[in-house]
Amino acid sequence: MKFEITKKSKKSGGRLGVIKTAHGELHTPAFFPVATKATIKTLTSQDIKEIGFEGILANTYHLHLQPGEKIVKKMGGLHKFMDWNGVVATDSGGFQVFSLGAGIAHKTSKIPSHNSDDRRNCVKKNNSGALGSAGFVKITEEGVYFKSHLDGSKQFLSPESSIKIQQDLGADIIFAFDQPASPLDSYQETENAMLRTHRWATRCLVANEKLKMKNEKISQGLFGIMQGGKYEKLRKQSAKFIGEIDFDGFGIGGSFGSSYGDSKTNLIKALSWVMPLLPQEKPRHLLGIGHLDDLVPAIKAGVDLFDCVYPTRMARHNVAITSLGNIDISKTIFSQDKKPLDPKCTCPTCKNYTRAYLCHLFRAKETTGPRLLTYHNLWFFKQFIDNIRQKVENNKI
RNA sequence: GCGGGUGUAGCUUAGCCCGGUUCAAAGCGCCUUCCUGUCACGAAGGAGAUCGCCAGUUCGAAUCUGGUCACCCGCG
Repeated sequence: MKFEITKKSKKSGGRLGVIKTAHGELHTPAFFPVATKATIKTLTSQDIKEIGFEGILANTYHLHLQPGEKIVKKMGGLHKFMDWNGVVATDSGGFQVFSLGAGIAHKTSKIPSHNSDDRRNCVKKNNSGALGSAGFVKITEEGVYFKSHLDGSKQFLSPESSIKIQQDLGADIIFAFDQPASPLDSYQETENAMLRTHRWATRCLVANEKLKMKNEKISQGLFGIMQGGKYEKLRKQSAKFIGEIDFDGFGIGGSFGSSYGDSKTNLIKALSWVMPLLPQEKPRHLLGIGHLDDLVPAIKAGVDLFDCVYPTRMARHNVAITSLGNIDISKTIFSQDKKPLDPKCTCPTCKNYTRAYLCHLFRAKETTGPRLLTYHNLWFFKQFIDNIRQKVENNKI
């Protein structure tokens, strides 16, 4: 994997670039649609190509549990497996171990706190201080023990195993195995998670080098991940530490979810602390972001890559992201609306179908509804990002 | 005409036999809000029924009794 910056904005920290991989080029800033289990839910790889995306992001955690990286490898790797000839990135599983392994059993998608009293969004701390009220997640220096959300079986992931799995999956861009902190965590807990993430980062790099030496064909890029939560000192410390390691790129981690009030300002502040400390010539990936209004400030701050379930998940939950704002297409007011979803959009969904039809599909729980809306939302995101890229090109941003 | 059954939120029903913290519950539908390194087809709230109608028994009835109306099933 190679990264080349082709343009720097004169007006901000925004830049254009191209990532070259064994599976084609990726023009940045770019947004990865999320293909957790080797599919963008409801769409085909051909759809994604048609929409124009050059890369997608799949997930180590999910694919390790099902079908298992051995099968994917046997089937020729993720690209061949899912008939996708563009770029594939895989998340390391660090985040999912915490958000799913521990959180899902408590009906929350948020990272549980280590100690908070907020029982709506977290799980209790057990005696050993690890996450999980029933031992769902146990962190050791070696790695993390957790229970599969599929069958409850005991699982283990470490920096080394995560890297190995990601190599077996055959992604072009892989991420270091990290320990995210919850926004509810104290300074001390956030620092501990960050320090462990740093130690694990080094191990990930070593593991990756070892595997590369065994197989020279491997050309994956490895991204290190920074943590530090909402604390300026920690964020800067993490950026400095991770930034000095010879990774191919960097991921900005943590949870900036909207459940925590001032997440927007937290996000922008965190970027302002971290960006100046990272090597300019390497790509930066803002993990798990974002909403449309997160993209512009992040790109101005110098972010090159994004991934987020937002457009695809919202589509499955009735919401179209349009030039008019978010539209819940299942609402009664659209049941006899002959207009297209978004009058300004040129996607097949908007060109061919009425709001009334889409409304009906959702009410009738027909799977074509989520499909048409997912297609539209991703199309909209693609246009949106292309537009920003154009503005950076013209020094307007 | 006779016998039997049913009638509770927009819909489908629970409760009725052993009347009073169920004068009201659930699912669906409806309305609102939410979803940011994904648990596909979700989460959280909310509105909505004087329990067919009338009368009685009782301190008290959706729950018991009588009448009445509507619908359903048998027999004529």
